[in-house]
Amino acid sequence: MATSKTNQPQRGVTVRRIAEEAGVSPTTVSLVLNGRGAKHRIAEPTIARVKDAARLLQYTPNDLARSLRKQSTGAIGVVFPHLLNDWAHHVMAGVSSVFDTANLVPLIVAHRGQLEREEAELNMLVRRRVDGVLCNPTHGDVERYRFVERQGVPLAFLGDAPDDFEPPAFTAWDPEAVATPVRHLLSCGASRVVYLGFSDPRRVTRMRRDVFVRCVREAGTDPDVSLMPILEQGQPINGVMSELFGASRSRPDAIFTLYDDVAMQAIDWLQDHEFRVPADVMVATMGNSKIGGPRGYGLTTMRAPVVDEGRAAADLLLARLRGETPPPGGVLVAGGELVIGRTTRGGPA
Amino acid sequence: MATSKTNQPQRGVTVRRIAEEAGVSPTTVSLVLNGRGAKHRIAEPTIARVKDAARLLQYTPNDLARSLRKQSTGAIGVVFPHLLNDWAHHVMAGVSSVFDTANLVPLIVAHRGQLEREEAELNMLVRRRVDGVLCNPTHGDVERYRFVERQGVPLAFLGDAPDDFEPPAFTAWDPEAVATPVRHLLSCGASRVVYLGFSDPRRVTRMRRDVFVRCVREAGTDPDVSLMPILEQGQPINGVMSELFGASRSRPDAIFTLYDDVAMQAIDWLQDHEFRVPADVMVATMGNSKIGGPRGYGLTTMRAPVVDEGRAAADLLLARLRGETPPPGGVLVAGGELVIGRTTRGGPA
DNA sequence: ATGAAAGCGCTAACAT
DNA sequence: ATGTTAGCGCTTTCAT
Repeated sequence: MATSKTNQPQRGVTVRRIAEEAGVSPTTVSLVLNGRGAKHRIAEPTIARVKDAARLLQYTPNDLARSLRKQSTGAIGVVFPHLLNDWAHHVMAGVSSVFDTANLVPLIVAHRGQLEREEAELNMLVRRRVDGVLCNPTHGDVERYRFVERQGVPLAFLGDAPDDFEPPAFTAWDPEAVATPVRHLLSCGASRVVYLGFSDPRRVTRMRRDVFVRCVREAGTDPDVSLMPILEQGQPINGVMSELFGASRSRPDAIFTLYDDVAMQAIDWLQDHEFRVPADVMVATMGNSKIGGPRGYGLTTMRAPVVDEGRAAADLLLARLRGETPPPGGVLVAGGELVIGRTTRGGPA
Repeated sequence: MATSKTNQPQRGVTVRRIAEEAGVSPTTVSLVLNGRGAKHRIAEPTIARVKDAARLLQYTPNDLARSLRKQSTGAIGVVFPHLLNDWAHHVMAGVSSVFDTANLVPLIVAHRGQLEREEAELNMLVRRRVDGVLCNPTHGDVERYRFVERQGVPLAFLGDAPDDFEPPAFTAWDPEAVATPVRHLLSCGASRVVYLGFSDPRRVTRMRRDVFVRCVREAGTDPDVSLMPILEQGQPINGVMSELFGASRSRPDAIFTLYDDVAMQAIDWLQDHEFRVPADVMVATMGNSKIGGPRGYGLTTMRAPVVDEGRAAADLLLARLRGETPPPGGVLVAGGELVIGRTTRGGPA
């Protein structure tokens, strides 16, 4: 066959093919199909011919070639640790609403808490030259995140941020939100409130703990470090619970947790060990999983503005793509509402 | 500056740059970095020099260029309607386990049930030249799916398949699974069982209904079409429930639903209307959301083998990529287990 | 108003 | 054992 020297597969319809069909040059085709025909004063009939040919041949542009040439893919990697509890779904609702207006497409990846996988996914996204990355950070060494930035791909964190990371591009639910459920517990008569947060050195995680401590102080109590045990993400909390509730004297009378799956674990443990919730121990938390809701555990919980968080994170990344410098303190999303469930009792008049 | 004619940005480190650094040609660099150095008998010291240079310059291959040249991206689009109820999470566990071994990476997209968005996402994936698409199909016109195949991108369906679609590449949980909960209801004494499935013409959806009908027949009852109302996905079921339970005579005594969110809606309605579950009406369903589980609604449910479904779907797509023809009847995944909850009573001795 | 040519970064065929 | 060259499909500059 009369074919080129190399034996490349020649699957698709290309601009060149359309150009031949319409009797014009590839340049013209490109111009027309990108809607810049009018601007370049391409004759109306030419435009029509090109468009017809494209339609006829079922032309589908090759975005690999396009991106390679334009040095931009219009894709944003969105990295989640998991797709559980509807969380990613609602985050993406916010994210997509922003990306839609900016003609960006999100490519979602989930690493299920495996560090090597997270690193591999980030790597993959960079190699595919996404224009940016949105990421809910896990803790541990930050080299994998630095790598992304070093390769010239803007990274914005969602939900928290590694400590000491430059640039400080992160959005998170305002840690002040912690105050509402904690104060609620105190106003319901709790005097020894356990704090079940995580103790890794992520920025917002730390700030939340600080807010908790402040609330306890405000109530006239000295914060008790034995009530703030060290919790590792993904670890069962049984050990910690035994220690807290094992001693017969000075037992806690309330638990505050940062995530409702932790609250549910705590409740399971308490009930297994004959503690009544909320009679003996009250529980309040942050989050809004269905299973935590009224038909499930009936948690008293601060419901997070998840969609807004997604939107804010996407906005922040967009700003970075425009070259703006992110605010040093991060972008804190206000909002959320306290939902009083069956795990706290009474309350102020 | 002494630069090329065009004013392209020249951000990254390229093979050429490494070639210069190591004093070899781009070919050699490519060979070495793709681990084919030994095979091509590149000298050890040369290999070392190239690798060192790559490391030194923090080289990150450009997969756009690579994919363009190789006419293959190693990426698979995975299309979900939503990321709710942990479903996508578990599906992806299965999918990833297969893709990992085949060096493919999944790019997840979610269209939240919006048809235009689904179409746009599929389009996007094709333009980015994914090597294949895995998709949980929604119903409606199938043109958007045909388009994918027509562009030469193999498509495999997960969970169900449009009717009359060629090729018949789909995997789904074996519809026979429907028999277990339905028979359970019947063996618990139900005689008028409502079927709340969907009535769109997807293949597995139809097959499930057939299994239901067969089970009812087996029990010696004639299937009653008034007990199989037409349900549209995403629509609230209040109207249907009113009709079913409004008439005072010959009320249903049990409900079988295909998805546990429908079961939960039904239960909510029943309780709002003073029907007791399971005393007046039993409910059984398929699915395994946390909120449907023992801590939530306590549904009697057939728990789906979701991870296996993901694995099977990925396997099927891989087979297609190898050029194999998918089995005409689809790939049916056996498994699942009946979990007896609080929404059915008694049961056989 | 349209076309020719270069080049994005990579790999493969074909030298040598 | 390594280099030269072409080309994947597109956009862009520059020329006409």
